[in-house]
Amino acid sequence: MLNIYNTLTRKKEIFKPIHENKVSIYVCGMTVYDYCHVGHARVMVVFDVVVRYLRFLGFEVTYVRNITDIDDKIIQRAIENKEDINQLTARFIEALNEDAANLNIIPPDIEPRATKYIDKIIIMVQQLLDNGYAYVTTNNDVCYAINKFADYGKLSGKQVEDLRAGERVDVDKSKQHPLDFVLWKAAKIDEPHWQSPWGSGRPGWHIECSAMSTDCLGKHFDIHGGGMDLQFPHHENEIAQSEGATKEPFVNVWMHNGFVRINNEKMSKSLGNFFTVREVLKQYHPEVLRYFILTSQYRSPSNYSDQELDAAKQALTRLYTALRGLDIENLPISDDKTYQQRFQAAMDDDFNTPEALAVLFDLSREINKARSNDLTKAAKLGNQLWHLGKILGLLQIEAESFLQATIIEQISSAEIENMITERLLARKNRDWATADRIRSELKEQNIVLEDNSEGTTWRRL
RNA sequence: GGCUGAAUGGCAGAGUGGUUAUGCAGCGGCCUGCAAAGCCGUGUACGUCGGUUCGAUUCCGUCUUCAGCCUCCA
Repeated sequence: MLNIYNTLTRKKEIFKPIHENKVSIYVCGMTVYDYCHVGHARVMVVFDVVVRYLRFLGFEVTYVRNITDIDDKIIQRAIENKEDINQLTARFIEALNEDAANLNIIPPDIEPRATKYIDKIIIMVQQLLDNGYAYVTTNNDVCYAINKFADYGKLSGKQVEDLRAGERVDVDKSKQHPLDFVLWKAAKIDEPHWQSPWGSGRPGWHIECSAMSTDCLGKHFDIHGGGMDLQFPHHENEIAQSEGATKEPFVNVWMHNGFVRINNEKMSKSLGNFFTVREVLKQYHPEVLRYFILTSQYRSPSNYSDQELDAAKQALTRLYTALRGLDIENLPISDDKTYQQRFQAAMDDDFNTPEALAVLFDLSREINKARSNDLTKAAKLGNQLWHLGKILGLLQIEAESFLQATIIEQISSAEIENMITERLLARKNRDWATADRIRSELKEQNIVLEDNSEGTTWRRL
């Protein structure tokens, strides 16, 4: 029985979809004006695992992850770069897809873009005006009147009167309440704009998610996810917009993932303390980054550092080493269901990936024990490890190809093989001095040799 | 100021009202020509002060510290 922590109720609840066997899920994706950093990677990986697990459980999942391709930051960046705005967003959407593919993220079923939804956004703004939740300001902006929405604050647990509006940013005088937010923004001359009943303009930040999610998944759907920082105001505002416009409940379960931190501080663009995914992948295999993300439960903060990534690499090496050389494709999965049951119990508990990973390590130990005397058993267990790994999006490549992967330019595989052949000859002649010399030469190049009864295997450190 | 959440062994990170998380690192052993990998064994960890309890790291309260939201941010 799957339990999910729901931000709305602040507790774990047994998950029950609106329509039996079907799950509709919407996740706030990226605003495309820069490369993805590790924090974005976390959102993608976390919800990728959520969707993989839901599918594993047999649900028919419709997964929507949006792209916000019009907003203040994008406009500003285009001006800075002297770049056409569409060219800018196209460039970063392509980069986003590349990063996602590297991280073995299954593409969402629908990836709607804000600029393709202007008509539907305008309709929703009009509905909000008609329903009395919005007003046109003296600047010709359309604003949402939060005081009209009785439940405002229900997601983030905030009391409107307790908030320090204007503490850090000047309040726009044209607003009726300092926390009212823009639905439709009147355009300046040189900005991208679309025609609307309120003059030419563009959507405010929150409305596009309400319009896209409702259109793709219906007025009322199962799960809505995103980073912690979107809880307020973004998701709070989405609720106000969608429920104000449709007069129906919006979302059943709200899921929010924790931040990636650096030196105990949130990784963010504004602090400038971020690493982009592509930077990290210059140093580490993408699966190492994915594994690192899954070593923390998704709601907990996660601390990013080279040491952590090194540790992740070591751990993943252990799992792949267990899989190495096993003929898993040609043997059935093990009959022993205890590992799968433990794995599932962990995942059923609000996607507890660290505990699920612990099961994979126990399974690996079992494989390593079996491989010396019962290769068939080892391979069957290996098959199981591979299948469970798949739910986490891990362990799907050939073990050799992970263990021997070149990230930074190093000695070639052919050269290594040659030296190993040379060393095997020396060993045959019991010329240990030569054998050891070759081994330590390779060690200096970060190549580790492992002798066994069949010959010598190697891997890169 | 309001609201969230967190404090676990050398590091990372789960979990539990009484019994082994897991990974890395360390130590001892087996294996090995020697290694590496693997296997076996090995650590009086649960921020503070109180309370509840036969018993609390686990429940309740106090305090301390840290992080996040209340501007844009995943």
